[in-house]
Amino acid sequence: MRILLVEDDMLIARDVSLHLERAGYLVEHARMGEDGWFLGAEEEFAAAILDLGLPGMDGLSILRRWRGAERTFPVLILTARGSWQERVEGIDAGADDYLPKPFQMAELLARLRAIVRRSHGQASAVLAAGALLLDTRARTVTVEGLPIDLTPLEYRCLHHLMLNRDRHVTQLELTEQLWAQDFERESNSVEVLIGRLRRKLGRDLIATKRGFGYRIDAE
Amino acid sequence: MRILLVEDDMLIARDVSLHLERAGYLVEHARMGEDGWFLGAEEEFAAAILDLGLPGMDGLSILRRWRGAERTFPVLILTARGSWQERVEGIDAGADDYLPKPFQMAELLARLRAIVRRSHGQASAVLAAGALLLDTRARTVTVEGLPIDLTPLEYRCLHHLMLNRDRHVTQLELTEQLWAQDFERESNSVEVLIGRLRRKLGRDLIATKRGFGYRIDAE
DNA sequence: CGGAAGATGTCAGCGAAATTTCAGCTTGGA
DNA sequence: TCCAAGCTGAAATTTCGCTGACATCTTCCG
Repeated sequence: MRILLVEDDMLIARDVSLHLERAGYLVEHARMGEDGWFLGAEEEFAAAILDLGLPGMDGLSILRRWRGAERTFPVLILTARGSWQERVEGIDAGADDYLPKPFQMAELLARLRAIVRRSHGQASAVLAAGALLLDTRARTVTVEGLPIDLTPLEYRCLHHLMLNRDRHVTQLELTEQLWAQDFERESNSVEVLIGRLRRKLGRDLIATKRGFGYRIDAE
Repeated sequence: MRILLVEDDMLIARDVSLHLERAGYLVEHARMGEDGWFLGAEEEFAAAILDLGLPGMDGLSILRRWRGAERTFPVLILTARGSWQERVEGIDAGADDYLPKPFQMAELLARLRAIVRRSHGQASAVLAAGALLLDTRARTVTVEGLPIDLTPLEYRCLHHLMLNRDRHVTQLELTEQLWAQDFERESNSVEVLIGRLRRKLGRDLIATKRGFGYRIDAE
């Protein structure tokens, strides 16, 4: 399986390449943004791993151009820890998942497998849970085929819940994901946000487990 | 969850310990570099918090020695603000994350959680005892495949018992583990808690040995 | 610019779930 | 047998999450 790795830090790139190859992937490595963009635009890959802090053309521009040119392979972005703007913009630009640096190789591999699996068989990466569909490319959400109009914050929240459908997501974790700029937050914005999502999506799609967090309830 | 704190400043150490314990961690504190190194080399921890500006053996040496000796628990280093070289050296020496001083306690907790989570990769660590399974990532419990609905306190209690399946756990130890602060042992909350767990899990899964405490009975 | 519409944040009160307390009961072991 | 350790159901208390109403912040367009 062919993977495109766009990363300027040679240490990280070598480390990642090594592990990916050991796991049976074929890795093409581009060091500069332009090279990465070109490769992704011209050739076929099962997935791309894209560092956002690149010299030359930056990662977000690359991603937007790929998506603009109908390149639909799944993209995993690497962001600096705490760089929440990047993460947000990345998701908006059509990334399928993100991983903050520094990361554990096992986690990179797991997430890569996940996005590849998701993209397999379907042209676009659509996260599904019962009647709920979230299309990460088109950035649209439907319930039983009806389009649902979500605000950016609501969309990111739902996206994170869908990415972690198999477990409960705590309020604290959601806070970190959605408002990473300040860790201290004594308000009930998460609860309000969940409430608004429920009103739009249907009362039962998001289940609460007191003390453990929220979880998409896929029936 | 057991955390090793290596920090010479008693004020910071006490503050950090307090907050960690309140958050449910069990903290071992070493004041001098040598002690910290020894503890980390000999015992098991879920993570370590390491101050780089230590008297005696300095933090980086400790970290390098641990890593040289295959000690793989995640390490969060505390550095003086702006000490750029230290950070780079720390990461090179095998640290998982760094936090510049002074820091907000909430951020320390968040980063600690993050490195512990990462160190487990995405893989779920499942504790098993006979027909009882406890998934630490999803925070779910099943008996003979049937999901069991536990409250946060019940879950933490069971988790601790499962982690110490090979011995009896006294009421006092459970009290310290679950309520951290010195808690007046005038109430029977532990007994009530065990009672509720038994009702949910099955009468025989938790055995009592009078005067010695409780223990998971894995048949 | 000014104002409207949309998005997000804050607050207070409520209800339900989780936890603690209590009183009386059971049981293991000297 | 006796008694303290442990058990249990129910009541009391505390905490957590939900909600509607409103405040504030953004964006966009005439």
